Amino acid sequence: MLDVARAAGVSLGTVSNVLNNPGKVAEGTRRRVETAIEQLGFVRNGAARSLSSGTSSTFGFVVIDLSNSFFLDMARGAEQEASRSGMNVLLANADLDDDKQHTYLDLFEEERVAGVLLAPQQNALGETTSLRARGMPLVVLNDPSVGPEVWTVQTDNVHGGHLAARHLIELGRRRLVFAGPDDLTVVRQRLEGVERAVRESGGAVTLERMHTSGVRVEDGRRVGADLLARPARDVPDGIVAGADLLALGLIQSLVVDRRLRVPEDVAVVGYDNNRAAWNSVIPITTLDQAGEEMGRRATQLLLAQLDGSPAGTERSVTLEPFLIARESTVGRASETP
Amino acid sequence: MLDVARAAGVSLGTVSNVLNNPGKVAEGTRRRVETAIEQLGFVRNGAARSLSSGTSSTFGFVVIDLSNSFFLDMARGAEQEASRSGMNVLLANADLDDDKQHTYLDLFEEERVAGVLLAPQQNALGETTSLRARGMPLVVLNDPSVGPEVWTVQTDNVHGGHLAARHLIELGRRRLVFAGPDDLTVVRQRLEGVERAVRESGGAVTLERMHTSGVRVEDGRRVGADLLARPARDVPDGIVAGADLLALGLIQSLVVDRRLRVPEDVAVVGYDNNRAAWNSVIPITTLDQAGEEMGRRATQLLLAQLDGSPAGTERSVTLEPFLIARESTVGRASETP
DNA sequence: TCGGTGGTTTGAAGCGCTTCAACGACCGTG
DNA sequence: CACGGTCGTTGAAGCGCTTCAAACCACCGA
Repeated sequence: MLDVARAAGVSLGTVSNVLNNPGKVAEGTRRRVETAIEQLGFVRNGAARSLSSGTSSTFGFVVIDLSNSFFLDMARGAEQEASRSGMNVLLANADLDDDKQHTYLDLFEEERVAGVLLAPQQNALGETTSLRARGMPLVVLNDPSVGPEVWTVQTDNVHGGHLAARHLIELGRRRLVFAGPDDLTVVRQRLEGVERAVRESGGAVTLERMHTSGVRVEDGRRVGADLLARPARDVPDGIVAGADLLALGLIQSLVVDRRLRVPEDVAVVGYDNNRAAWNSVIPITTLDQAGEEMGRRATQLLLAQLDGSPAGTERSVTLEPFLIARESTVGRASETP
Repeated sequence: MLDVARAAGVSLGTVSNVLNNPGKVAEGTRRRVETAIEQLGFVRNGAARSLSSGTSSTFGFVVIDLSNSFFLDMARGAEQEASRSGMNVLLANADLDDDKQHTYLDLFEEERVAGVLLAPQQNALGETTSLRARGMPLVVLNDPSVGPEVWTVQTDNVHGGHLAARHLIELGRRRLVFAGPDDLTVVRQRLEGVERAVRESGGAVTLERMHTSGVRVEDGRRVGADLLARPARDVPDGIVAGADLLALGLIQSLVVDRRLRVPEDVAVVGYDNNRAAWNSVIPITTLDQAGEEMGRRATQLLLAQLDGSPAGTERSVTLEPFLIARESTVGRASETP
C-alpha cells in the first residue's frame, strides 16, 4: 500500500481513504490513487484489514451435508441475502462428520469472520453455546434441539406432516402409512403431524408406522419390496415418506415391479423438495421447506445481530412448509410444477 | 494473548511457542500456559497470525456449481487431502454465475489464503492468469481451455467417450446415437471419442448426432420423446448421452412409455457418475471421472506449489475416466455397483 | 573457580492496514 | 484584515500475533 501511496504522491492514509471512504477524497487525488492501484496490481491484504479494523466482510456457513440439496438451497439463499449487504459467504462442508463440523466452527472463530451460520447434525447445542459465549454472532438453521438463547431459523415439521396427511385424505385415501426412521427429531415431528391429521379424521382413516433404518434411496426400495410382498388388502393407499429419497426409492421399486401403480393404487408424498423429487420418474408430491428462504432469513438475523439488534428483536423464525402437488399423488393431469 | 501470558506468568513469546512449537517449551511451562488458555477461553486471532507470519492454513475452492455432485466430489477429495496436511478448505459456490466466480477469487486473494482451487465455468483463462501473476498458488480443475502455464487436473474426455461407445459396441449394438449440446468443450471431446470408436469399427457401426440445448433432465426427456415418435427402423439400439442428467431424462421417458425397453431395445450410457445416475429407476451405466481423486490430486499440486515445487514437477495431471456398468446397458443380472 | 554448553525464556521489531487527532490551505464573513 | 469554518490530507499509534537475536540459567568438566 505504501508503494501505491508513493506512486500516487500521497500518504498512506489517503490510499486507505480511497479504498474505504472514497467520498472523503478529492476527485483528482482519488483518480491518481486509483490509477496507481491499477498499475501496480495492488490487492489489499484482508488479514491486515480485519486485524486493524476489527471487522470482516465474510460470513462462515458450516453445513452438515452439502450433498443434500436442501442445505445447498440454504447456502444459496444466505449468499443472496449477504451479497445485498456487500457480504460474502464461505461454505464449509462437514460431510456428516461431527468432528469436521467442530473443526470448521473453530476455524471460522479463529478467522474472526463477521458471523457464523450453522446447519448442523442434530443436537449441536454443545458447540453453539461455546461460540455464543465468545460473542460470535451465530444463527442455527433447521435444528429444533437448540435452546431459546440461540438465534434460529426452523420450519414447522409438525405442520408439514399434517399437510401431507391431509392432502392424501382429501384425495380420498383412507389407509395411510408413515415410513421413516426413529432417530431423527424432524422425522418424528413430521409423524406427529400425520398422526394429528389422522386423529382429526375421526376414525375414518387408519395409520400404519413403517420403520426404516435411514432416509436413503435403498431404505425406500426396501419399503417398496415390503409392500409388494403383502396381500392386496394389507396394502395402503397412501404413504407419507419421512424424506424425498425414501419416497424416490419406494416409487422406483413400485414402478419397476408394476403391480402397484402410483398414484392410482398408492399415492406417495415425500418431504424436503429435494432435486431428487422433481427428477423422479414419477415426480414426487412433497413438502417444500423453502431452503433458500431459510438461508435468507438466517442471514437477516445475523445482520441484525451485527447491528446490535434492538432489544425487542425476535431471535427465532419459524417458516411454514408448503405442499407441492405432483404426479405421485394427483396423477399426470393436474400437476403443479 | 497477553492475558494468557500474564495468567500463566510467562511472556508473550512463550505463549506463541506453546501454540506453534510446543516442542520448544518445557513440560511444566507448557502445561501452565495450556491451563490458562483453557480457563480464559482464548482463541487465537487468525487474521493477526496470518498477517504476522505471512502464511495461512486454509485453501479456497471456487466451484462453479455445487449442485452438481461431480463438483461436490472434488470438494470432498480436496478436503480429505488438505486435512492430511493440517489444512482446511473453504468453499465458494459461484452458482453458475461468472461474476460471483470473479468476486470469490478476489476475496480469496484478499484474504491471502494459502492457495486457490478453481473448478470454473468453461474458459476461466482471464482470471486465472491474473491470479498467477500475483504469485498466488492456483490449480484449475476440469477446464481444458486453460494454457500450459496453469497447473491443472483434468480427465480425458475423448478417452471416456471412446470407452462409452466401445462398451455399447461390445454389447452388440450397431446403431448408435450421441446426444448432447454443442457448446460445451467437454461434451464435444466426448463425442470425439465416440466418433473414433465408431470409425474403428470399420463401418459396422453407424452414429447419429442428436443435438440438445443443454444437459438437464428435461433435455433428456425431449430426446426420449423424439425417439418414441420414430418408426422402429430409425430407433438406435445404443445411446451415449453427454451427461448423466440427460441419460436420466431419456430413460425416464422410455420407462414411462414402455414401448422401448432399456436396455433390451436401447442401451444407454451416461457421463459423470452423478448421484442421479445411481438413483435412477434403471441405474445408469456411466463414466466415472473420479471427482474425489481430482480434488485430491489438485490439492497435492497446490501443496507442491507451496513447497516451492522442484523444477521438474509435472504441472498437469490427466486422469482416465472409467466405465461403471449398470442396468441401463447390461441389464439386471451382471450389474457392477 | 571458571568458561562452556544447551535448553528455555524473553522482549522488541515488525506484518499491512485503519483510524483519528492535527495540520494546512482556502473561503466567506464581520 | 483577522477569524472561524470547511475540506483534504497527513502521519503516527495501534490491531494481535510471529519471529529471532539475545539473555538467562543451571549444570558440567577442566
